[in-house]
Amino acid sequence: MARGTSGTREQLLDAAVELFGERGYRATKVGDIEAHAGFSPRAGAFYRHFSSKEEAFRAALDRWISDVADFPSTVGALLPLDDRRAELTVIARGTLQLLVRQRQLFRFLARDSDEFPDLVAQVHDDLVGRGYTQMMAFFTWRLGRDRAPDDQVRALAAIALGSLAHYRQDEAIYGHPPADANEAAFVGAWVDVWACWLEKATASEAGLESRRSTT
Amino acid sequence: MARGTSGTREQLLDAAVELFGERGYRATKVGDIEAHAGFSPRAGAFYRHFSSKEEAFRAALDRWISDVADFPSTVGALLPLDDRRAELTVIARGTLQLLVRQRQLFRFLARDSDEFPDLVAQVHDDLVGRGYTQMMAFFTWRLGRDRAPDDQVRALAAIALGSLAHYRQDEAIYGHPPADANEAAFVGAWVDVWACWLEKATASEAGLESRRSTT
DNA sequence: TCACATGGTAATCCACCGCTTACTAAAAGC
DNA sequence: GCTTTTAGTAAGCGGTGGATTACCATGTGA
Repeated sequence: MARGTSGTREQLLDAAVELFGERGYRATKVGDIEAHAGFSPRAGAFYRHFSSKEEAFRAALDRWISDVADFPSTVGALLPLDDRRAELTVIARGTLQLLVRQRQLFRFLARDSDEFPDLVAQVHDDLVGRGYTQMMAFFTWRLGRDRAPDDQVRALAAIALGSLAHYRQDEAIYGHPPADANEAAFVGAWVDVWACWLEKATASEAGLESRRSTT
Repeated sequence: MARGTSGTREQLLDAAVELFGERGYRATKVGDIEAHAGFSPRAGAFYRHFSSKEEAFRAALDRWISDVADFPSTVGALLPLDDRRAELTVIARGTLQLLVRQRQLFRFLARDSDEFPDLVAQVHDDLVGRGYTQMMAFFTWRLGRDRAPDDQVRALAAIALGSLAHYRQDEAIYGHPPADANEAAFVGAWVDVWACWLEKATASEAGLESRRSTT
């Protein structure tokens, strides 16, 4: 048996990842992890491979993050499309798909946030912030670099990505999506709204630079 | 001293509401509540007035809900305005303002949700669902009852209200808003987007009923 | 003044759970 | 075949925290 990668450690970590994701940090007992990995609960097998519950949790979090971190390349690589609505549809579906895999992370953030403030900051920097940056890049790209003040692009990204994220969050918390909107219709409306907005924003191509608070 | 409304019960409940809102159910100890209300911690004063920690929590939740439940009359009453952008601005600002007061409720929902599934359902029915209904009413009203299929209206409400809710949620979780968008710019962009959408949707007034998935 | 209800306190009970220690069986090294 | 390391188990320690019990101080009515 190889040193360090003792096999059972992975077994325990698998169980830990699953249970932490389902129940959160607090509600997952060390004995549960042992039992779920096939060992006798509260017997100490866990502590042969992890020095503390927290260490296992940080390992679980690392796995979640690396599971999800390849998002930009996955969806972003598909992006330059001719049809604007198709492009938006890819973004919406891709993001919603990603957010399914991120659900465990969200549960952690919402529940155990103030137990590990450093981890929250890490997740934000590694994933959330990156998502918004991606969405901002899309808007500046599509609007044209000149006609897009930073404030507005940030706000647009917050609305666009925020509404998608919120869809999955409501699902996670209440068991059904916001306004009980079915996913296909939700994506359709999202695409409609942004297609409409981009069309109008890029229509004033020739001039009208500061035409942003019309009556 | 009056029977039943023993004064100290209110005192304890005040403390409980505050601490539950800040720290959540689990992290708030009975002794903390007693201490925060001016009694000696872990001494039993709490149990003179509440039969259990859970009972106090349910009382705290009732207070939060009734604190926030008058929202529809507050913002909805201001609503029929001539200027469409002004109308949207009132909705956005009013909702964001409401969501500040709802922050404690959100913290509870995110953290202690699966400890009290019945309470989550209650909150959803009494508050969240009502909010979406309100937003849906706005869209059906503005779009015209005939040209607004239910699916689409639900999706629009989910996007519009969801993006606002998400703004406050990110603030609560990470300490700063999505994409670091400042609130004024966020409201401005939100109003822009929906004004644009409503304009286009109501422009095809005379005909073009099923013009909803154009290339 | 005495009986008694009210309301706060101290001390304690008990269940839970993270973590440790002592032990045992089996695999690895010589 | 002997020792040494590795890996799992049983038992238990120690701290936490919800809840209970016994107690006492005060205010009220007969």
